[in-house]
Order: sequence, then structure tokens, then C-alpha cells
Amino acid sequence: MNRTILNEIFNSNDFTGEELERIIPSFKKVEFARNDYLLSAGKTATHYYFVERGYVRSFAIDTEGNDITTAFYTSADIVIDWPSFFLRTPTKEYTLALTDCVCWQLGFEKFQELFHSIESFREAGRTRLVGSYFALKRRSIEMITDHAKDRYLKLIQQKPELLNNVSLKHVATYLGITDTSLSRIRKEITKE
Amino acid sequence: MNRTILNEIFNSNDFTGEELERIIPSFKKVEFARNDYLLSAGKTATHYYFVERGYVRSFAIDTEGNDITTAFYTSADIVIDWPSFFLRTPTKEYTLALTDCVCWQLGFEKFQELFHSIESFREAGRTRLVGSYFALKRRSIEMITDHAKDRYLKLIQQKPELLNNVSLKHVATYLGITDTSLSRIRKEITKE
DNA sequence: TTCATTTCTTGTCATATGGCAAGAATATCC
DNA sequence: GGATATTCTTGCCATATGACAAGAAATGAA
Repeated sequence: MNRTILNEIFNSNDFTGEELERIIPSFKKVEFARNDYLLSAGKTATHYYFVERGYVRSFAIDTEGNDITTAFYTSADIVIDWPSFFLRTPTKEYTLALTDCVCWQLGFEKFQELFHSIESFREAGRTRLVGSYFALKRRSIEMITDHAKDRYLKLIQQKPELLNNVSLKHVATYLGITDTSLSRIRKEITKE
Repeated sequence: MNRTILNEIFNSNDFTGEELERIIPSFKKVEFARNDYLLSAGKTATHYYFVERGYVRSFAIDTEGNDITTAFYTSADIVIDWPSFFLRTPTKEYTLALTDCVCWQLGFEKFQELFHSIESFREAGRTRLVGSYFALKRRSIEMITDHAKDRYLKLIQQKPELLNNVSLKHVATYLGITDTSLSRIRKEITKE
């Protein structure tokens, strides 16, 4: 098997060669075309993915029918609906390919087998989940303490390539504002 | 050992008698006085707790020095700084007893031992973490989609006893607003 | 109980952001 | 490549919430 993004995600710092030979072949390569859904509201997540190439967006529909972006994913990111995958419950979010994508997929049963039999795999999984939790927490606090303009500036600083790949209206809802407000914020920034 | 809140949290639906006899005695009873810190910014969480009795609050200090409440805890809740406990890194939050409290404490080493040796314990732990993730996500989305008044109404509906035990200024920062605005929202609600 | 501190309320005014609509700019599709 | 749909910008005005300050109420300490 050629080297893939999985070899960067699972590597010899954390795993023995034997473990890697069990873990990496458990993933299956899948491709998504632009506008394909990786997961839809009402369905239970049976798999999760690592992105090798492309852009993915998750969103929820609020009570008024508005589309609220909850996450963007790209190379090396894990695309997983944690609650749906682990609690085996239908999700309320949609996950959608923004561009053609190449991903590596793992199903729940295979995951459980690795999780319960390989100590380093469960340590790594737990670390990844806690990392997601941490990022989400930071984001919620920033929603309270920072103005939209600051959140936008932080975002383009941390993910400069994002704006070339996703539409501004989706960035706006990710920041918790309308596309109108984002447009004004961007105008104000260019004037500086 | 008498029955405690631990017997409700760890029970025979999920664990064998043998497992319970290993898990429950691993916890140690600790008491906190009002205004004691369970954890302070800069420290790494070495333990987590289940609350048997009392109220606990977590908060972060933002860049302007404002105290932002991130969580309230009471009976049967787990008090844990997930990232600090699992990533072994210093936290940026404070966790404080709002009232005198009785808690059950578990340390990291003991946790690891149980986690890696008892399958049902790690399933339960993962479920709890994913549940926290889910709650945090719901809260972040509501911060975007709902007005402060709706968030307040939901809160008092879900935790009616909370207001008798914590001050309004802390509820306000939890809702992402100022104490002034909360006061006006409450006034408006009583007028209805 | 009394005094001091903290919390809560209320007033006035400021500001960030939203709602709506129209036109401009882009992207998409056959 | 041109028609069509989508996205982005901009104007006007509305509104939720914040900032600050002063007094009222509640709480805590001695």
C-alpha cells in the first residue's frame, strides 16, 4: 500500500509497526463528488472519515430553517459526528462535500474492535475526541467574548486557504453572523 | 460501604458486580467548603469528581479580565476539565465550590487502570465524554440561533433550582450577556 | 444586630448586528 | 459561451445588547 494521509495520522511515534499494520488497512478509501452528503440529518453515523483531499462542511438547520455552519474540514482532519457515531443515535446535522474529496473511512464495528484491543489506539482516539472538545469550547467562549470582526480575523489567520474554498455566506454562519454583516466587516478591514 | 451517588452512576445495568466492586471503591470522598477551588487556572487536573451534594461553577477569565461562567454542576454531575485531565496540560479555567460540597474523587492513574482493564468502564467513560461534547455543541448552536431571552427561559425550565443557588451575574455570563441585560430580561418576563 | 460589601435594578445613551431589498458580481450548467 | 442561478455588496432603518453610573436590595461578617 502506498503512503497516504493515514501514515501521517497513525505513525511510529504512537504505534508499533504491528499495530499500524492492523490499523491502517482497516480504512477504506472513498471518494465524494462535490455536493455529495457524507451524512444527513435523521441518519445514524456508521462511519467516520479522514480527509485526504478536498473540503467538507457540516451544518445544522435551526428552528427558522436557517443553515448554520458548524465545521469546516480539510486534509488530515477527522470528519466525525461524535455523538451520532458513539451514541448510535440519529444526527441533526448534515455533512457535505464542498469540493470533490478523497477520504479514508472506518466503520463502527471495525473501530470497536481496534478500540478495545489496542491500547494505543484508544489513547489516540480519546486524545482526538478531547481535542475536538477543547476546540469547541474555545470557540464557544470566543463567541461570547470576541466581536465578530475579531473572530473573522482569527479565522483567516488560522485557516487562510479556507476563504478560497468556501463561500462567504457559510463562513458568516460559522462566525455566528449574517452574510450582510460579514460583507461589512470585510469592507472595513480592507479600508484599514 | 453505604450507598452513595456512585451507586446510581455506576449500576448493574452497565457493569457486573465484580466490576462495581473494583470501580466504586476507587473513588475517595472529599468535601469542599464554599469558595474552595477544585481546580485553578495554570494547574493540571489530576482528578475528577462526581458531585454528591452542593453546587459548583467553572469559569474562564477573558482578555479583558471578565469572569465568564462555562458550567454549573450539581448532584450526580461529573466535574472534570476534559482537556486538562486527559491531555495532562494546565487548564485556563477555574472551578469553584459555590456551596459546601460533598464529592467523590478519582485520580488519573486509577482512572487509566480502570479504563484500560475494564471494557464497560471505557465504554461508559467514552459515552460520558461524548455526552458532554453533545451538550456543548447544542449550547454553541443556541448561542447563535436563539436570543438571550430564549436561552434564559430554556435554562430555568431545565434547571429550575439553579437560580436559588447561584447569583444572577454568573447566570448572565453563562448565557453570554451582562447582568444588566439579564435583569431587563427577567423584568420583561414577569410582566408577561 | 449593625455595618460593609456585593449583587441587582434602572436610567440614559452607544454600538454591533440583523432584516429587507436591489443591484452588482460570480459561478454554474447546458 | 451565453443564460440562469447564486452569492456578494450596499443602503436604510430596526433592535438586541452593552457601557456606565447611581441607587436599592440582599448578603455576609463581626
